[in-house]
Amino acid sequence: MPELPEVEHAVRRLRPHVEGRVIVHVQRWHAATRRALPPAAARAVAGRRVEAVERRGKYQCLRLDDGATIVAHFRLDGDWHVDRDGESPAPHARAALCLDDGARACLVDPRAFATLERRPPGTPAVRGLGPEPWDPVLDGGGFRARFVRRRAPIKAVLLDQGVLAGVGNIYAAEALWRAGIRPSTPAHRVGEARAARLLAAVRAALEDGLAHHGRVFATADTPATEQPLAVYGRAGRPCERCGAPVRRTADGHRGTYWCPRCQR
DNA sequence: GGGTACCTGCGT
DNA sequence: ACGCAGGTACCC
Repeated sequence: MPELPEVEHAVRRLRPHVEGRVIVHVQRWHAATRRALPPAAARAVAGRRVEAVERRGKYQCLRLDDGATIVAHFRLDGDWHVDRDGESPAPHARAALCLDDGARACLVDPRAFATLERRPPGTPAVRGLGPEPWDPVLDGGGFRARFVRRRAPIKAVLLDQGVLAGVGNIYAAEALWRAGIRPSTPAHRVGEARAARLLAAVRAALEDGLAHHGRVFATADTPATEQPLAVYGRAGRPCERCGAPVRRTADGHRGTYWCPRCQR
């Protein structure tokens, strides 16, 4: 589920349950979460108050009152599910923060890829991330400067969290479609004007996602409540702008969706 | 950079 | 049975 819009929505839902609360203890139900949050880290987190919950890219940072941070990342499937301590955990619940009011924030994650880690006080919670897409000082020129020397396809550059934080496979495809840029275009050949258009397109695509809480559908029949996507997951169906069939190509194992007629 | 691994479930 | 899945970190 998680690209930036869904992570942002998850943070907004989680925040009222945990901000100001004390973590009584941590549950770890799966080997992957026990690895990411070993016993000493789980112990260190117990008894700490959560002062704030913040999103950075696709990471969620829970700032604790001792200066440590719990960093959560949903990877492909994660989500929060809040219930009550002592209930039988939801299917695929991998870990939980048990709070002093009896609530329990469960990390639910069928594929067990999601991570929950503790960063000790004084260490950066998240490293190597580029600017947030809405960073007010970021403009087309500044954006382009971050990839102007790179020969990789522009789509790979958009997925690079060090260039810009928070764009994943769906919104990379949608933004490139909105900007009319072919995903395979070498990044260094995206000039000033197209870079500016692309940044605006990324912002617009993500804003559209936020408006729909990151909930996305990619198949034929369209519940009006979910976000319509122009190209992602629509291989073979007509491009909304020009009617040409949307193509799916595979770089590596990951699908890339684009319109061969209006993305040049 | 590109390949692979980490996991599990789902649709075909 | 097989291919696919919205991410990231690791290896050359």
